[in-house]
Amino acid sequence: MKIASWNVNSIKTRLDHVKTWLEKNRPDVLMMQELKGEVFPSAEFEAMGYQIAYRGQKAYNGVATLSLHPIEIITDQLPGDDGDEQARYLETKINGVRLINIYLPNGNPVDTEKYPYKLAWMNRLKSRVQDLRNDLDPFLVAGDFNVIPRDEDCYDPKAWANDALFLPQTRAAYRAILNLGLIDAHHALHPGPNNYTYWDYQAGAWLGNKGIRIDHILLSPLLADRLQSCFIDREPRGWDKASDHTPILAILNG
DNA sequence: ATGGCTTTATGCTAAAGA
Repeated sequence: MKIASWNVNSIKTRLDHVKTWLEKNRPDVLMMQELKGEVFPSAEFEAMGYQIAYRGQKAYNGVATLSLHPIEIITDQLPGDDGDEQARYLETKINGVRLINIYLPNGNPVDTEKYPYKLAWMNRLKSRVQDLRNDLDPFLVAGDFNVIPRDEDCYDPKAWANDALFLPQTRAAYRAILNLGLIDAHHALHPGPNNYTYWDYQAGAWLGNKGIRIDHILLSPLLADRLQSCFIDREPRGWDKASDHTPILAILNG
């Protein structure tokens, strides 16, 4: 089972990129983030054999999960705050695997209400994972976490020291989720530096390889046992009018 | 870098992203 995640930064602008990439890679599942629209071009992907689940929102956020196999939608709302209307969460079940697609809040600037919202969101995610690990179902959490886990996951740790993606409280909240028993699929197989998934549009970040690793695939123990490979596909980041993120993929046995 | 791009919107400047 080939599973991918990609923050496309507007599905409307990136539609041709996504279609081209799907044709070349044909993943069983693609989880997308930052669709930036209320409507989703479902027919474009249905024509390619994909079934679609999505949660849209005008202008901001938005997540979608595409699958070659039947999709059961569990929920499009992260439990723990009924007043939260941001489209950042989509939980589905495909081929017996629960797939949690997330667009975790950025959190900047940290001296605004955005940062406590991020930390609260991470705590809600932790609670959800806590509930799920009692089930026997295998599950994974994938998407744009907006968390740089370690110094080695950014080109210049000092430049990120006070950023919401890298503050000690942010990394502690991320570790608290991992410590429930999840495995970072990419880190497990490729623990070295320079495994970036995002490069800023500004200041030649892509040409200078000044990136950060913030898109992750976290596996429950039963899925960690099935992990065959995990890699970041840098190719689409080099395309004309690219998203600032590039896809991450995991291949699971069975 | 109180932001050098990029995207969206009761749009032509402001807000958000990371």
